[in-house]
Amino acid sequence: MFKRILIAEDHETQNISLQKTLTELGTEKPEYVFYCDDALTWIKNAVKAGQPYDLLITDLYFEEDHNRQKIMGGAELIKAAKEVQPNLKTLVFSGESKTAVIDSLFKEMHIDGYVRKARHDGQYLKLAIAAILNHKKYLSPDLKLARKENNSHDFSDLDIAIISQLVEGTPQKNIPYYLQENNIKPSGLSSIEKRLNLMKEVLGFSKNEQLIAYCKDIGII
Amino acid sequence: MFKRILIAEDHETQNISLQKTLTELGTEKPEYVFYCDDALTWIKNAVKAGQPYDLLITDLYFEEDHNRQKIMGGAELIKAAKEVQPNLKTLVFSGESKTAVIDSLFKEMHIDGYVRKARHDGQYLKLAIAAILNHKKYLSPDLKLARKENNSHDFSDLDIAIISQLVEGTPQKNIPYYLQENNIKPSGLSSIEKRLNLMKEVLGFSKNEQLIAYCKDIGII
DNA sequence: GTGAAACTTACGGGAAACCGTAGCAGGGCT
DNA sequence: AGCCCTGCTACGGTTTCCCGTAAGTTTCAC
Repeated sequence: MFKRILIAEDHETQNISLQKTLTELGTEKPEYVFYCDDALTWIKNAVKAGQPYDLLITDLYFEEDHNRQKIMGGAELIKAAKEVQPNLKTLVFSGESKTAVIDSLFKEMHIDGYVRKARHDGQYLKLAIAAILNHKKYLSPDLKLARKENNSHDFSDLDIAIISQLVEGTPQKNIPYYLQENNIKPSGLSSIEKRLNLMKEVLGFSKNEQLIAYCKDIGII
Repeated sequence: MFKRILIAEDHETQNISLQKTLTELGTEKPEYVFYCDDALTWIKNAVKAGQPYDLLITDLYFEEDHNRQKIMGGAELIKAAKEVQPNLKTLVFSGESKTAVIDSLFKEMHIDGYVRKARHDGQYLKLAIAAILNHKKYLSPDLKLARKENNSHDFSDLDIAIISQLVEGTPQKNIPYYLQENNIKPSGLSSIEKRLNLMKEVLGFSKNEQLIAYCKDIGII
């Protein structure tokens, strides 16, 4: 079992249960912090002291409070940590279920495991740690399923830019100016109309209001 | 301290840390389930056995899986539980932060406390239980803040009907027919326009799209 | 270089939404 | 009753949006 594990998780209760799970697995003193900046500091100090951590377990999203932080989320933390200690194993433990986000964690951040906060997260944490001990990657099984049922329209950057502008209150006819300023192509008014029509058609909507509500529901804005 | 507490929470790790918190507070054997239907069964059995629970701690949203459930969420569970045991104290522990949702829990379901899953949720759980022991209501402080900055328009039934119709895709000009059929007055097109304008003016919006997004955020639709 | 295809943009007619005004109905008051 | 006040509705002009068509641009193959 890993001897030195660091937990970065802002929710107090989640942090506690992570500690409990790890002690059950045989890590005598799992260490834990509630802020990303603290996590990085501890990792640096551990490297300096010649006793680096074996594993970092971190959440993805940390809530802001009065303590201003340089590092705002788990992805940034992992990036910074790997600069200090490239061989550090990393396990992400978060409620995020969007495949695009998780895929990029594996591909770009080279994380070793991802467990979604969900029904059987305790079991899966144990399996994940076992896998990582054997230098394998791990992804909790509830996500492998979720990946398939995704038959909805996948929104491009342009789509999201258009919808965001609508939600900001920009009149449709002014959106081309915004897109030009931000070097998003295409930027013609007709293209915007066409894009909106496409999205509404795929999803079976007739009005922008429906589209906005849908996007709010699935969380892309 | 409460002697008999039932936890309904589908996330394994959250469930574990709730148990731990409660034992620290002096409840010897907090009982726990992972499904709402089980929770109701246990409550019924406890009443029959003459040893009813003192407190129910429940999440709001439960994820569906292969076990088909009759009761899908915490709100329904509370309603069903109070029919069996009206004096049951209830504490909701969830990640939900929309004020409209939480307000309705207090007003309509008469819950005794709400703690949001967030940074200091462990502390707040303890405070909540202490308050409920004294027959007081409790709301975790991170939400009190959110509530004050809320100088918003309070939405009437008419407002919500109009917005709902927009989200359904009904063209504005057809909404009068819908309102007449449902005996909602006023129902004139001008009144609808006036009402939409008022809402947007109060909230500083210029377009329906903004209004829809706002209503989704605060959870009234 | 030429042409075809795909994509982007421009334009114009018609529908919907927006906005101010005026007319109408009901309630309360003298 | 007569009057005022309030709120609902109806109407017309302007703006925005919707949608089909046509013209321009880029890409790629031959």
